[in-house]
Amino acid sequence: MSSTPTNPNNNPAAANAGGAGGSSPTFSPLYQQIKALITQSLQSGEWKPGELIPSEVELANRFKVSQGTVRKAIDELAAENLVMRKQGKGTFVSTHHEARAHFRFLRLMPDEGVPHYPESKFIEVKRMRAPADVARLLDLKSGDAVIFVKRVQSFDGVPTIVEELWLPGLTFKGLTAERLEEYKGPMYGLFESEFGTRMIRATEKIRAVTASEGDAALLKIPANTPLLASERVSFTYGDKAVELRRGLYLTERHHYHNELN
Amino acid sequence: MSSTPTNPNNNPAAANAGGAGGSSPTFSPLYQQIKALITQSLQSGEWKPGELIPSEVELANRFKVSQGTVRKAIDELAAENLVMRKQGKGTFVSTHHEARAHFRFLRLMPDEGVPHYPESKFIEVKRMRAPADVARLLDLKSGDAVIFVKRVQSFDGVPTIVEELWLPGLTFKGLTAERLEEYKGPMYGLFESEFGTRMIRATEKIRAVTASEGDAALLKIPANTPLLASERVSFTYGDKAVELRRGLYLTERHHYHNELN
DNA sequence: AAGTGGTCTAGACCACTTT
DNA sequence: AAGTGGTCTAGACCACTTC
Repeated sequence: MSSTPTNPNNNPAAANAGGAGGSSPTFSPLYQQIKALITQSLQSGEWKPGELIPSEVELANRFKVSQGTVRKAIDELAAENLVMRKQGKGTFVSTHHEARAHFRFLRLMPDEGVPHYPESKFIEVKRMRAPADVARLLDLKSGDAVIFVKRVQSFDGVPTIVEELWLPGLTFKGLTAERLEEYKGPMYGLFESEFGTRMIRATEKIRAVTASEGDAALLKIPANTPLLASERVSFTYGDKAVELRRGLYLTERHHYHNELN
Repeated sequence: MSSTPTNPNNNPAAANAGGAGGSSPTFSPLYQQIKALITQSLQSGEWKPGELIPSEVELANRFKVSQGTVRKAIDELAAENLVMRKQGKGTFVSTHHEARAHFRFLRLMPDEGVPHYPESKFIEVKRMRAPADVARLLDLKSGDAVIFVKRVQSFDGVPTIVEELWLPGLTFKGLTAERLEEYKGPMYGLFESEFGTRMIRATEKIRAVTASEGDAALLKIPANTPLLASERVSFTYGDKAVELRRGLYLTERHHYHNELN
């Protein structure tokens, strides 16, 4: 193909995939550019959660690179849990509608027995203006519209988690208490299906606190019981913060599990 | 090279690297076998922490495989933090004697300012027989010799962590209070240098508790202050448990930080 | 200039799934 | 049989470090 046999890498994408017009000094490996292009298609919804994406060969042809380069791009996307590979079948867009995804962000495990997803009881759902601290964490302006949710979660009928959520009003326009209550399973499934917003990573800060009178009543425990307090900020594509969640966990029959590598 | 041009993969290691003698049905990819061989050399101390391991080309020649196969093996070892790659220089055996390694297992971060390593004050160091629960977690027999350590750690002079450690007596034979006290920096550095034992991963269970009278005195806080309780089991090569650590963290000016991916 | 890891290609074959 | 991801090879060139 190439007229210069000493240059088997004719790399057509490298010259333009950045899309900056040629004067950009932004160098990055081809496979990173391919990864970015695939991520764009995931974000735009060209391939929806749970669906099959084009095969490696097909993508290689589309982007005019070798299959190996596409492979390396998809390898990283799979490591980041954006896609899942299944040998013989293809590569699928990750979805929250899967048992294995349910405990990716909820790390509270029972001391005994197998983990299962808790039942929710909603205490409050309302629209409000973002307080300063919430606005800062969600990258909004103080006073911007947010949706506030408060709920209690129970394992086997035992109230164990009380949490408050703040969601950007713009992203989750139309979210109502009814919608939340009728929906079975993790909230992230609802966000993904109904609002086209997938959580792809989160940061969490954990502390120990004691239960206030109000929280104690909700969890049906004595006031001043020690609780684990988690503040979690979840991000969607483009590192955009789209959820702030403050949870209190009763850790008498459960614990927060972590793997350190 | 090969007399059969349709079979460029002459894969000599695949036939014997399992070492089982031919009747073993244990198939695994070549790069996994290479990875296991490299791990053995790390474990045996052929290449010590901080040292340079042979180059990819050299390892490829040694194992009679292609450089790409060695690369894939080392890629995984680097992902597991067993080795570190440095472009232009080579691949190094990971070590705990590095600032970036100090916070791999200690996830307690200051609410404000940059993290730095705490100072230790040892309360107690003694040999004892393993209680049942400790023995179970360390994969020992109840009554086996263990070394017990209790210490308080402070950030900027503020007592923040009180922790108890149990170590298998056999692995850490000769560990004394003097040795611990004179050693500067993370204990894992001492374990690595003096006892040839490197921690490579850990599992952690976290709960909220309230301070006992004794712990409160050590941390100079009121009794019943909420504390974060961590139980951590650390593993060395071959998934062998070699440390049980139970820590109590004061989370008034610090928090446990976690990234969820 | 020489050596190292990092990227990219082209092509073969294997393991697994579906038709 | 055909299609998919998974492994392996061989060879080229690039980016970075050291001599």
